[in-house]
Parts: sequence; structure tokens; C-alpha cells
Amino acid sequence: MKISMPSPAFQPLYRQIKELITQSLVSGEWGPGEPIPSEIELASRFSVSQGTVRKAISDLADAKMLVRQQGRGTFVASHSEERSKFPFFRIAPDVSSVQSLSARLLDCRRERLDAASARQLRRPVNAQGYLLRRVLDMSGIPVVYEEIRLPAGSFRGLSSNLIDRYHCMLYSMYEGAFGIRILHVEEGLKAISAAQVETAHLDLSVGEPVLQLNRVSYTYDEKPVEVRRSFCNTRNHHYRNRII
Amino acid sequence: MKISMPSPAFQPLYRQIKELITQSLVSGEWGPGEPIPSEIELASRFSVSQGTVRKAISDLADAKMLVRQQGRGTFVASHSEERSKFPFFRIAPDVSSVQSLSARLLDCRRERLDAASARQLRRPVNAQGYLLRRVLDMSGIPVVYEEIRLPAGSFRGLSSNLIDRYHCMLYSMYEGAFGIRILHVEEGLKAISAAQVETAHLDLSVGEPVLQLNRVSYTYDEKPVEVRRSFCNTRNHHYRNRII
DNA sequence: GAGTGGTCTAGACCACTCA
DNA sequence: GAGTGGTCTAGACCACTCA
Repeated sequence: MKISMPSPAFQPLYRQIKELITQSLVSGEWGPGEPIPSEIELASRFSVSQGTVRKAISDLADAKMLVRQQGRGTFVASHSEERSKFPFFRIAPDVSSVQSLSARLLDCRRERLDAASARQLRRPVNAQGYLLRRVLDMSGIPVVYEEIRLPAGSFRGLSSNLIDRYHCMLYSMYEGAFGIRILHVEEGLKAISAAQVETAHLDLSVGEPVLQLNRVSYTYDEKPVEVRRSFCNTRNHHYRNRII
Repeated sequence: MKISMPSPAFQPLYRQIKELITQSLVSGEWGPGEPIPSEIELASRFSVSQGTVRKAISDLADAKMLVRQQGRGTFVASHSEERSKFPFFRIAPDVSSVQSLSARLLDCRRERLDAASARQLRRPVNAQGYLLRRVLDMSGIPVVYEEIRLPAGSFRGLSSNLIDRYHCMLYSMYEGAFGIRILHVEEGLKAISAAQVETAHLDLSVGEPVLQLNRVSYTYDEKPVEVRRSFCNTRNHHYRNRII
């Protein structure tokens, strides 16, 4: 495996190993939640030292593609684990902290992608898609109303029933039912005036300020697979963010 | 330096090295922008291998406390570098990307800390402080109005003149003039209705939606040193965020 | 006690910077 | 060419998990 190149396009060994492991993850050789082979085993498979495999795995663990557990092994990260029910959810109440959080599906329709969503999902205009609408309640109070758009090709057979079976935990469903793992999201936030749609589902009047989140979710290879538009009633809640 | 403990409170060597390097950073043994000793030199100073020093330095570089440069050395991170003029600034125009960004100081007053700021800065209520107000323009249009509160004790001698000398680049000034380096920030975002103060400085009418950012900035040891309240006109701009 | 990931070493060599 | 960080190895031992 020792490949030494002069200087142009030098790629360290551990990056090549990273690429190989990523390929196995994408191909599904090891499924979400399952253990990958031990470091020693991978080292012998790739004919490199354990240290080199460790460096590759560390990078992938930093990117939340793998999860290491001392004494147990290294596992493919999964959204279906208890501890990460709402992995990218940043809304918190202004006072106090932990509260109950639950999701309600409003409807799930087959609908062509609008121009903006198609562009963000890198699909042709008017491509087939799904539109999901749901509400998130914190301590029983509706706080977030969401419109989620998915490309039909990647989510063939999606239905309200399926979503209900996953208790409206979408990322967990994407993974369990469609083999699509969300690795990261990009968001844009704005303050807007509430329109009819939002006021109907959040406890708001038309014209009141609402926090609008536009989110694109990505899986392996930076491939966009979900477009989401969320509206948050931030009267008693806020979006939390830590930088570095 | 080899300290082996049975099991309770086991601390790996590299963490201890991390702590020692952090102490030197806090004490100012090496100032912002300056190089720290080479890995080999630190290894011999602490009587550990280069690998152990590397692991400690890697962690500190991840936390943006150090910056490594292959072939040159490892440097104390600094806000005064050209490439990081507005390090924690996330507002971007909806269309196009790069635009000119400039800051205007409105005023700098000595003023006691209000209750909320005092609590967030972990100071006694009514402690002496400073209140800075400024506006950020993007391509000549005012987009953000900010109220910044600082504890007087840490910023003795602050003045409009000093701020002007740093071209209103506050983090750079905290570092250069007061030896205070901001390492990370915590933010809370809300949508609110614009009040008189905001409309006076942003191109808005009273009641229009505004994005409110409440930020606390921290230096070494998670010590809070600045409280900031920002109001953004998000009509043509948005707050960008990437999660993982 | 066997197997896993986590730490640490000493040493080699490489890519890069700068004089 | 000297000095820096970056990669890689082989090997040792440790902390932790689980049967």
C-alpha cells in the first residue's frame, strides 16, 4: 500500500484509507449502528499500521460518520440511537432547559419540486418530489412549523404510515427506511412577518415576527437530499448556537 | 514526567501537556501572533515524546488557540491577522457573496452594567462597565446595529479614540490593547419587532421583523468578557450556519 | 481473560519554508 | 541546507467492556 509520489498531488496514506472506509460506508458494507472491523483488522486489510488507520478513523469520527467506544469497538453513526433523536435541532426555551419535544405530521403529499427546491437539491425543475408538513411541540405548545421537500427518486414509497411508524423522526426514517444518512446541514436564518400558513399552526397573529430557517441537509459526498423551511415562534424560545 | 495512576481520575499525559501550554498562553509567555517553541523543543522541555506534544498541540489548534504552519512553526492564534477581520460574523447577503463590510462606532460610554449583562459576565449587579454602540455596513448599506457591554475592570482606559485606532475591529482591539483573546461565542437568535432604536440605525420601519442576536464571548477558561446584542435587518441578508 | 480502542515512545523519512 | 510541522511504523502498555 506504500505509494510514494514526488510532490504534485501528494496524498497521505491515511487520506487514502479514509476514502476506502468511506466507500464501504456508502456501499453499505457496514450498516448504521453496526460495528466496523477493529483497527488491527483494518490495518492488516489495508497493509498499514494501526496508527494510520486510527488517524483515518479519528477524522471520520470527527465528521460524525463513525462513533468510537473504548473497549467495545467503532460503530457506524446512526440517527436511530436514543441519544440523538433530534440531532440538528437548536431551538430551546428562553427560561429553564429540558422540556418534552414531540413531532406531529400534518400531511405527506406527492408534489413536484418548486424551482428553488429543485435547484438546491440539484434536480431538474419540476422533478417529482414529496412535500411533508409537520409541527413540533415543546411541552405541548406548538413552536415550529415545517415544510419539508424530498426528491421522489431517493424516497420512493414514502407515506404517512411509514412516517408514523418512525414517530415522525425523519432523519431516523431516512436512514432506516431509505438508507440515507444525513451528515450535516446548512442553514440560513431570517426574521420575517408571519403569514397565514404559519399563524394557522403556531400560536401567532398575522404580521408577528417569526424566525425562518431555510435548511439543506446533505449525505455522503455533499449530496443534498432534503430541503426544509421551518418557522419558529420565538416569543418564548430562541435558536442556540455556539461558534467554535 | 511519566505519572501513572491506578484508575480513578486517570489523566493522559497529553492532557497535562495541553494544560501546561494553555497556562503559558494565559500567562502571556507567548503573545498573539508569536511562534511557540518547536515540537521537539517542547518535547524535551516536558520530557515527553514529540508525538505526545503533537497531540496536545493538535487539540489546541482545533480549539483555535494555536495555528500550525507546516515548515514555519506553530503560532498563537490572533484576531489581528488579515484573514480573520470578522471571525464570528455570519451575516451574508441573500444573493451574491463577497461584499465590502465596514464598521462605524456610534458612541462609547462609561455606564454601569444592567442586571442581565452583569449576570452573563458573572459580575456584581451595577458593576462599572462600558457601553459601545456601532453599525455594520455591507456595501454601504447599514445591516447590523449592535450594543456591546464590557466589564470596566478588564477594559480600563477604553475610549472612542482607541477604538478608532483599531478601525472598530473590536476583537482585534481586545487582543492588542487589553491582552484579551476571544476564543468562542455563544449566541441566541430570535425574531422580534423593530423598536425605535433599531429603526433609527437600520433602514427599517417600527414593527418590521428584525433578527436579534444575543451573544456572550468567552476567553480562556470559559471566562465571559463581552455581552453583545445585535439587531440585523434580514430583508436582503441572512444568518448562515453550518452544523457539523 | 480476551478483545477493543486509547496512550505513548523512538525513530525514520517526507513536505514545506526560508535564508 | 537547516529547521519546521506532517506522516508512518512497530511495538509496548493502559483503560475499558463483556462474557
